[in-house]
Formats: sequence, C-alpha cells, structure tokens
Amino acid sequence: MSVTLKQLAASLGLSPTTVSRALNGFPEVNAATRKRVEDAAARANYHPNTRAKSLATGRAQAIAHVIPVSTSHEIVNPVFADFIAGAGETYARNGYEMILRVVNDDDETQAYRDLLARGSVDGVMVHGPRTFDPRIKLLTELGLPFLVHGRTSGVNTPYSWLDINNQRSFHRATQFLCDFGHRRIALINGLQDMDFAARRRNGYLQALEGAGIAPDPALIRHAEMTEPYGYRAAQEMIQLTEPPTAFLASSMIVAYGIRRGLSDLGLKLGRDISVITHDDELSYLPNDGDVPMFTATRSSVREAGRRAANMLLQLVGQPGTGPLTELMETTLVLGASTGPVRNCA
Amino acid sequence: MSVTLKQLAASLGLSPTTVSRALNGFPEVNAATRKRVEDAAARANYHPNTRAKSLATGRAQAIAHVIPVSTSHEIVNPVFADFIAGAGETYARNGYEMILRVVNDDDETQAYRDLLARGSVDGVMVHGPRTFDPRIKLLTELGLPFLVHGRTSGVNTPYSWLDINNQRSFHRATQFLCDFGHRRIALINGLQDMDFAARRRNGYLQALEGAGIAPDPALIRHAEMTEPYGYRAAQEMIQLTEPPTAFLASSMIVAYGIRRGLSDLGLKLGRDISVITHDDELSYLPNDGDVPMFTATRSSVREAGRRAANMLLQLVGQPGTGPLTELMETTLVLGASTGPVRNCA
DNA sequence: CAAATGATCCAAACCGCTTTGGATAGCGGC
DNA sequence: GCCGCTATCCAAAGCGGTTTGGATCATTTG
Repeated sequence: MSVTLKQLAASLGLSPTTVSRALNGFPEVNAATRKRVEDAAARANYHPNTRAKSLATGRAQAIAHVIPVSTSHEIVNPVFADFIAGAGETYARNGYEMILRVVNDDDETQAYRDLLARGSVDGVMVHGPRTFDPRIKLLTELGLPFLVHGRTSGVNTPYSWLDINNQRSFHRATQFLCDFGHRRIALINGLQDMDFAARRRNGYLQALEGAGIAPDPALIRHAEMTEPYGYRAAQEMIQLTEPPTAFLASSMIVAYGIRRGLSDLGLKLGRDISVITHDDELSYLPNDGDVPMFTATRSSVREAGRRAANMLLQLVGQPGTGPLTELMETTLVLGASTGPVRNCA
Repeated sequence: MSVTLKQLAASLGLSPTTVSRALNGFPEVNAATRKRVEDAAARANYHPNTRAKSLATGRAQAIAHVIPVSTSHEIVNPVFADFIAGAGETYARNGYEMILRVVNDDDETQAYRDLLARGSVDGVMVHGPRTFDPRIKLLTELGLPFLVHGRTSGVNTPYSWLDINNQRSFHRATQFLCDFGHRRIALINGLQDMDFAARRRNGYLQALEGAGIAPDPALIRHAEMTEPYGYRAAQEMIQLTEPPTAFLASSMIVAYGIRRGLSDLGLKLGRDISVITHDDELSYLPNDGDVPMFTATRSSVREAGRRAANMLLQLVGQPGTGPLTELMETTLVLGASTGPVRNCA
C-alpha cells in the first residue's frame, strides 16, 4: 500500500543504505545523489514506517499519557483536556506520537510496566499527582523517563515536574480578600488528596494566619470540582450563623456553581459577596474582556501542557539530564466578582 | 531492559517459534509445554515488543484520533474529552493503543496520509464533521478504515458513522415547548457549519412548522459553544420587542450561560422563562437528581465513545465489512427549567 | 510390519529500517 | 607509477517478533 525504502532504493538504482543515509542527513552521501533521493521520496510520498524505524533505532518516538479512570475521581475533566491539547501540539511539532491509555485505577502500575516492556514509549507524563503519590517511586525504579504535571509532597527523591505556584496563588488571593476587609473567607477546594489542593489550602491558611484570622473548618471544603458542588457549598455556607463574605474557588466550574448558588439567594457578586477563582484559561469558559466576570488567579493550562511536553522531550532526548523543574507563576486578574466586605450581607 | 522472546525461549530450552506459538494460542504445541511457557512469561514479565509484533504482522494495533486545532473552531472541548475517554476504555480493553495527533487545521489531510504511509495505525476516528466534510472522501480514497462521530450531509458514498438523533431530539424538545404554549422559541446553536448544528436546526424548524409557527431569524444563533456566548445571546434576545419565552441550547455550557444571562435580569428558569438544553452527561456538569436543573435531551457522549470505538475495531478487524452505522436516540428528561408560557414575562 | 498419520518442535526467511564494516574509485603527492 | 586519502556507495547483520516449510518421533492403520 505504501512505498518502502527498499522499493525507493530499487527505483533509483541505489542501495537501501544510501537512501536511508541520504534522507537522514548523513554526510557521506553525494549532494547530487541526496537531492535525487529527496525528490524521489517526496514524489512517492515516502514516509519511513514508524514501527520498523523504532525497532531498528530502539527509540519509540512516542510519549504516553496514562489516564486512570475510577469511580472516586474523574481525571477526564476539562483541565486535563486542555493540557493534553497543549502537549500534543508540542509532540507533533517534534515528530513524536502521543499515546493515551485509559486504564482502570488499580491497573495503573501494570500499565507503566506494560508500556515499558512492550517498548511502546520513550517517556510518560504523570497527571493529577496526589500528596503521596506512589507513581514517582515506581517510574523512577523502572527507569522510564517521566514528567509530573504538578508535584507530590511525600517524595524526597528528586524528579522532574512542572507546576504552577498554587501556594503563592492562593496566598495572594486570600490576602487580596483580607485587604478588602474580609475575615470570613471560604475555600471551595479540589479533592483532599490531590497535591494541588493541599498547596492551595496551605497558601490560604498561611495568609489567614498572616492576617491574624483563625481558620474555620466549616469554611473549608474538598471535593470533586463539579458545578453542583460549588452550588451546594455556597448555599450551605451562607446559611451558617456566621456566613462567609468571600469565596475562593479552585476552578472556574466550581466558581460558576458558587455564583449560581449565591445569585439564587439574591446575592450579587462583587457587591454583596466576593469570589476569586483559579482560572485555567479554558477556551469555552473564557474569563476575559475589559472586566472579567471573576477576579482570578490565572494561568494557561494549555501553555503548561506545551512546556511540560517540551521538558519531557528534553528528558527523553538527553538521558542523564538531571531532573528538570519549572514553577509557573499565576497572575491575579481583577474582575467584577470582588469588592470590599459588606456588613449587611 | 526488558526480556525478549529469544531470551525467554533460550531460558526454556525452546525455539522462539514454539514460544511464540505457545503464547499466541496455536494448537500445535503440547499442553504441558504451553503451560511451562506461560508461567515463565508471567514470571519474567514478558510482553511482546509492540513495534516488532506489528512490523511482523502488518497490523499496527492502534487507532488514531486526529484533532485539528484552529483559530476558528476549538475542538478540544469538554464533549470531545469525554468521547475520547469512552473510546480509550474500549481500545485498552481490546489491546489497541489510542494515538492522538494534534494538527494544524490545514495539515489534517497530510496527517492522514502520513499516518497511513508510516503504518502507524489501523484506523482513524473522525471528529466534528461539517455539513460538507472533505475528510470522508479523502479517507475512503486512502482506504484507511474510519468511523465518523456524527454524520455529514454532503456525501453520498456510504461510510461508517455513529451519531445521536439530533434532528428528532430538537424536534421533540421544540414540540415540548410548543405544547406548553411557547411560540417564541430561541435556538442557541453550535457553529453553523457543524453537521450536528444543522440537524438540530432542522428538527427545530420542522417542529415550528408543525405547530404553525413562522421561524424568526432573530431567534436563531450559531457560534462556538462557550458560556459567555449563551449569556450574551440570552441577554440580547430578551431585549427584542418580541422576546423569546423559551430557549433551546446546544450544550450544557451554553445553557449555563443562558441561565446566568436570564437570572441576572431577574428571570427565573421554569417560572418566567423556559430552557431546554442538550446534555452530554459530562461528569463535572451533572444534570441529574430528583429534579434535574435543566430539562434536557440527554445522551452520554462517553457511551457514544465506547460504542464508536467498538464499531471501528470491528471495521478494522474484519475488512470487507460493509459500512456500520448507529443512530442513538436521546431521552427527554424533565427538569426544573421548563414550564408553561408566562404572558407577563 | 511397513506406511501413513498426528503431534510437537525447530530453522530460517521475512517485516522495513538502521548501522557496522568494508569496497571502490578518483586524486594529489612523492 | 605507487601510496595513502577522501568521497561515495553497498552488503549484510541486526532490531524482536511471526510464519512457512520442514524434521522428528510416537502412534495408527491396512
């Protein structure tokens, strides 16, 4: 169905060796010959068979993203999709294939072993790290190059990661609210054991402490970041004897839920109550314009995907490279959802 | 790094041939020998090298999803992610790899050619078909098995697809609103040239016609399905001299925008104004419970991904199989967002 | 009992590409 | 005219599997 190197070589009266070298830029081939080969290759729409090539070279030219699905945590969320898209762009540009493997939660370990044993990939991207994530140890032992999107606290061996500064982000957002006079600030966070959630909570707690405010457990929630979760959290907290005057949301989706919960009670964001959310800059949930709807800690997860992929490719391309890390700062954008505390709320 | 067939064979004092046959279930191998081989393979964590295997067999054991990114249309949306997840589950279960290739809009044709020439995949999934989609013709000519998620109207050669009954869905939803006395019904649809959007509009128009209502262009919109799009559409349409009393939304995200637009104007869904949306059953935007927030035409896009993948694998596994098609019906679920028309709106 | 039949196993070719280790020829220098 | 060099090209051996075409030996059959 498609032309092979051997056929191409035969049609040119050359050996496969020479054709291979001509196409791969080796020096020991005559310039005229090279040109002839390249032209013929283009004309025949010749592309080397990936399988054969990687079998011969030992490099798979592919990166895997393993996606565990479970009943407890849904990793296939919008943020994940955008990250993948960013990473995919980078892989494509560098001639790497991106393979996605959807596995059952408890098969994840086996999936990495399998990927390695089958020689299907040169490296893997680790998604959604927990506070204590066993995958780092496993992958290190396996010797499979990997990069973590996020970090994990309970690991002391070095590893490569790219993360946003979750702690500083939420520290700053909290501080911002405190400066406006808020003292009852709710945190509607992601799942408890997710590392990013822990860091955000830390930033939040530190800022409260800095402002001399004792944290109230009733104002802190952890759960899967769905819209109804935000809705319920907002509605329930408002009923407290001492309700919050401001909310911190871990994602736009949650923020939308909070907004709905509050507006159903007749509360207007920015006037009656304040909300700051983290904004991953997802295309279908834009939070921009002259005055964005939400005040937010902003960072493009798509860009994160691009950079993470670049780092991983570097790791794969130059083994021996020490662990690579990058901490992306977020920007605090002012939107219409925050204002000074209003006592008669 | 990982054990090869040859090594395994040597360690057992057998030939590679026998080991290969033992593991692949060929009949001409002694039961005791097979057991011995299987045990040893499990013990050594032996997995055949994918590249070598597919080079030898000619089958790639992989399916590609090509994702065109462009400035005009963002295919990396939440719906897409869930579909991918469903499909991925199926691939994994059947020992197929899923490869995602993110390409620039105008490179999509080349991407398919490349995928084919390199022998990287056995089949491809086509996403987001337009009303007149050139990809069907291209893939048919290339002879690469493919399955379309959705359909395309401007193609008369047969091809395989899986779609939901968009037309009937929106026909029914419109009828439902008409039965409640609504005569000014707005359609906040997806991008104009997307096939699903055309079918939904057809269903909508037919239902209006059936109810003796002349469609009003001012009540029909097409655009990328973002939250602010829903918001703006709702707010602007309400300002019309003859505002709509009901909205039909093409996705939950858009419906959220509409809801926000309306509630900012003090309108309450189900009481002052009605909204029906299409609900793809995304996990982080659930629309369930005793009384779902939105009345909706519901269909799991994840399940669609599973089924589509199954069909594609069948196509790949048994070439010569005629085109496979499946039309999934949606269910109309009653939620809190619809009610009889209210004159004093 | 010889021949035919199965049951098992193996050697070697092959899939399409890379790469090692020459081979050949043209050329300047002595 | 011979030698060493460089430039250019090629044969053949892998990479790690599958598969074709026997080989070997025990068992059945006439």
